[in-house]
Amino acid sequence: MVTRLKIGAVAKETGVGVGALRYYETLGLIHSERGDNGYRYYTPAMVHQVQFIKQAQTLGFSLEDIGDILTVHDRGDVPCGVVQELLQEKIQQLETQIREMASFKAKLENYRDRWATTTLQPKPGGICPLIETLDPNNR
Amino acid sequence: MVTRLKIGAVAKETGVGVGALRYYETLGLIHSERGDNGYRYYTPAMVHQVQFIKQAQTLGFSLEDIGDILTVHDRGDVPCGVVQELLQEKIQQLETQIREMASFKAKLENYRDRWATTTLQPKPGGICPLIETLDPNNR
DNA sequence: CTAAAGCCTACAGCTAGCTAGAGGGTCAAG
DNA sequence: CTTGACCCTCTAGCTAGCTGTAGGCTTTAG
Repeated sequence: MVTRLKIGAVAKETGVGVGALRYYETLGLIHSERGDNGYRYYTPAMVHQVQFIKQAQTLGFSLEDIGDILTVHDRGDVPCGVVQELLQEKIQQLETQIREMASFKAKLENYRDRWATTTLQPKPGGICPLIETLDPNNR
Repeated sequence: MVTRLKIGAVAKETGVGVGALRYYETLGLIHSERGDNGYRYYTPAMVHQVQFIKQAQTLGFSLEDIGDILTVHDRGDVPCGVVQELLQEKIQQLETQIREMASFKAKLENYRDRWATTTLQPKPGGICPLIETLDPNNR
């Protein structure tokens, strides 16, 4: 006799909403058996899998990433290698983003400091000379 | 005789798509007069205003921010003060985001390095021990 | 005069990960 | 037996800034 949980019980145990669980199913991240009443029934292993999904999300993995991991698992393989690759990818993406944001921030600070000593009266037909005197090709 | 431009001419002069111009109008960022044929007609000042919008976007301003700036301008005031405040806000938001991303990255690197020396075999019923041994309260 | 290009409105779609609601069937406790 | 909690599907909505499409006028070049 196997324990069978209805979706609300899974939601309560995992803290993931009922709607989110159904959404995960449309993405193929979790599976359920249907009763004659149309209800979804879950095994304890699926509860664990939902907890796994939650944990993986705290690492910044997208549901698509997590789907890839679970696909490997469903094939019967150990997905730790994939996890490590994805993690390294995330780290590099973060590094790139941080670098880009820092240089963008430096640009804005540059403007801010330059503008601290600038005329604030618009030319005729102008709106704000600060923005209007930007280099048109800085993009 | 005032120059009146049709939307396609404005698009060509500014590099902003026709659809985007119509969208800006729904947001109240630009204005046009309608001819008897229903066409939008623009003044050269509006062309300048679209260029202003583009420039402001390169500073990371949202269309909503830009709307606030233009509202001040439309009132007849000089919006440079608002621009400077918004810029300072963006800089601070960037700083916060960069700090958060850097600490998140450090966390991921921490995991990566710890995992380099960890067993990669799942427990019975497990998926990947790397993720499963995360602190459940680290969020 | 005709055909192509341009203009109009209105709506759908894109990203990501859901949440909320309508409308209706099922189940469990008292 | 009733009532309330739970389950189902399907659809829309959220953020932001657009792009693309359908269906239908208007203008312009040849």
